[in-house]
Amino acid sequence: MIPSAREISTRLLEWFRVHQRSLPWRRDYDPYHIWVVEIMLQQTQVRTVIPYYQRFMERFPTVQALAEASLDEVLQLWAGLGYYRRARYLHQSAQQIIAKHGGRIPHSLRELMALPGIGRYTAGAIRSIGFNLDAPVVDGNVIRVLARLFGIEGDVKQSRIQKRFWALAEDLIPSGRAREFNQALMEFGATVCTPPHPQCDSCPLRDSCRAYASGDPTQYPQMPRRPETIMLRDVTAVIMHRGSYLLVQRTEEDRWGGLWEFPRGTCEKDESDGEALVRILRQKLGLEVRVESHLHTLRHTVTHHRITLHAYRCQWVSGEPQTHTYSAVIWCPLESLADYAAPAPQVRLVKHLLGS
DNA sequence: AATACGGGGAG
DNA sequence: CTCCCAGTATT
Repeated sequence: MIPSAREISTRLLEWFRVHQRSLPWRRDYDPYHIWVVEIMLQQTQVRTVIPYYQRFMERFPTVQALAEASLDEVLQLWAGLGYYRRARYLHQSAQQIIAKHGGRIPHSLRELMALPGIGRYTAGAIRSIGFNLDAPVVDGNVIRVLARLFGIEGDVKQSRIQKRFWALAEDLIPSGRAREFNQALMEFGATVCTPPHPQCDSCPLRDSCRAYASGDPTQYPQMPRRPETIMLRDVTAVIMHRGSYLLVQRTEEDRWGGLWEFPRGTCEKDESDGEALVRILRQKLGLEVRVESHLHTLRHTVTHHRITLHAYRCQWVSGEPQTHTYSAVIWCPLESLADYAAPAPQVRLVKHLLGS
């Protein structure tokens, strides 16, 4: 039988009343708090976000504090969380909110979506969770729960299917209770109706779930095929000269934009690590170096690229570092390396250097 | 409609 | 290790 909207929302609200997690941003539902945490939660799980959120709010308790901070400091607090454009957008948005909205988070869909980094999902989350307006949200959890419950077939990325999810998410909202309901729907997806191994045994919606009736709920939703993984070999140069290490700041448009790291680049086909290092340091910094010894190997992933990063200790030979391919270049003492916002693999490398 | 953007968790 | 997951902006 087709479950009624009322039945679903009632059961989800009851489930949420009993099972909701206690989270820092659920204490007051301040729109500023909700905005920041929803940006952090884009593509990122709750458990990962919590410590970042707490540090962030300690340092930037208000929109004003965030707007007045330097981008460097915002990135420093964001370092390790990934998708660094989010931090830049958050910072820019804070300044726009001060300039155009008198320091208050706007509540209309139009004004929210005009802010950088806020799309339809985040606007809906701020409107519903922050302001308790009857606005729908559709994230990965919502898509999964609704696709299973209603047995929705077809690639979920298709705009036709997307429209169905948004319409359903809106229809299900019990009037005046979007704050609770949207959180219930998403948290239910994150903890019960999980991608693999859904907890159907304890599911309050099982009796009306099409996917459960089909015998294999994990067949829903139908995800698009992922692009093939590309393997890359990167090298990075740890250059110490007169007691300091050469650090470069990546440009804003670049990936890891605004973050600091040891100079690095990708090996070309049939190029040795040493050849690549010499080439990259010449091209990017105008430096001549001698490659001394292999220090460490790290593996990480960027979108569909799987990168093996080899770090080498290098000796400066000649040339003054040029900035043209970077935002900045500095010589940094070992004990200050940790003060610069850096991507996660770089942080691991620095830790390795400090430990050895 | 397709693609780029980082990192973490589970098995 | 390998596989899986996921909003926004840009093209």
